[in-house]
Amino acid sequence: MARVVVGLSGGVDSSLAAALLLEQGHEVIGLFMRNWNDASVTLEAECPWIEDSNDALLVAEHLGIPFQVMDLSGPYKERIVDTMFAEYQAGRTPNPDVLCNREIKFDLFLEAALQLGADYVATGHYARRRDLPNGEIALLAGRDPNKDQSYFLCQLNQAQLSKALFPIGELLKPEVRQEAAARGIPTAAKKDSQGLCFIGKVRLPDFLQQQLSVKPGSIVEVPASWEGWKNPEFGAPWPLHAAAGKAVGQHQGAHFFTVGQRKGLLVGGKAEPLFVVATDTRENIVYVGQGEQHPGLYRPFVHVAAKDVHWVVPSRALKVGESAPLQVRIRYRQPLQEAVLTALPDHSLRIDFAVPQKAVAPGQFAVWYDGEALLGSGAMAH
RNA sequence: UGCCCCAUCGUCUAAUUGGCAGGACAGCGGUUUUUGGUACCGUAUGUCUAGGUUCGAGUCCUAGUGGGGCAA
Repeated sequence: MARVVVGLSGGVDSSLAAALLLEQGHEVIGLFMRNWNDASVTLEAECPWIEDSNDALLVAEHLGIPFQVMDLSGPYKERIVDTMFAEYQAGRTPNPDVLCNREIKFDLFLEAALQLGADYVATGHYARRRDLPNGEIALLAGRDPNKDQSYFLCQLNQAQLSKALFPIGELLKPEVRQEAAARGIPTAAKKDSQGLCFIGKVRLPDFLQQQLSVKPGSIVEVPASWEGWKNPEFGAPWPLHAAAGKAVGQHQGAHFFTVGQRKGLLVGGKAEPLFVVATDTRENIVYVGQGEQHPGLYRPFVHVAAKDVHWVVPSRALKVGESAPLQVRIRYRQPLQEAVLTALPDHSLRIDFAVPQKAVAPGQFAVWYDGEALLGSGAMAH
């Protein structure tokens, strides 16, 4: 019996999470986080958060638990949205949802819950936590391999995990819907949410153009035969320069593009599609390669700078000079990839993949696992 | 300002002896996905202009226009 604050998002997952906690005998409080209030950038005609907030309220009423709406849109803008702009500006591809969990849900929101006298904060994430014999807490993948959301929790630390509960982590998505329906929960059949957490689906290019300036530059296609692809240098971007290929079009700013991107280049007439292979925000050049087998699209290793290396389970941290065979994913829902991690002398991390990885976008998180246990993560340099 | 080639969706191209103008890429729409991106499905759009021959012209003929080449 504990006091638990549940982050009700207005979706099925958090709804059932609240119901389950209640059934387990806990005192449950529903809290809806409002993280965005600018409807001008979302796709839906009407304000999506109002509908979600109403659904959360309905669920709370159905369960008979106290309910509150908490406005975190100010901090969300400062900590997530502004960071996003800064990252894109610098030519990297951020992951706002990972930051949202680290900075908002399991920081400010958690703090607010503790203020309410809560012992724990619960969310509808498909993930599990397990207490280890040494007192540490392990973060495990959700039981449903199709919905596992541990990736988005990869930046949490032990303090945060110690206050976190994931009541639906043992369930499969269909079971969640079934259980929700069995309990008459109003959101049982509600469509899964997509896009930025709590903002909804946005047109990212439009969103970015609110802040980032338009700056025309050239799109340079570099052939697969270019010598530079042959021996990638660890920790460094491809040694590209404009003369390595030929200009095939114009873009409106290299910072709007991300590695691996196909759409939006507006260059046609090719036998195979063009993919972004690299961006150079200094020279304002977008480099592209033709076909999904293009050598520039694959990297055998990635580098995580010392300041970006984060171990969720500190006792598993590699010491300088140590190596370990683990499994890594570099994007949500990617099947785990075999890789060897090595802690370098400067405390940065080297990840060597068994199979070269496609479309490694600097700024995205590499997340390493030992089986179902998420051990750590870090934003990739190159 | 003589001669010879070429001209098809936005782009690159295909179309037997004259017989429903097709594809790829780009675009647009949708599906999948709590990041970016990817993937998948579905779609609109074209025969340079003006005449002529023919039942029928992208295809043959004439002229024009535009681009390329030879000739200086």
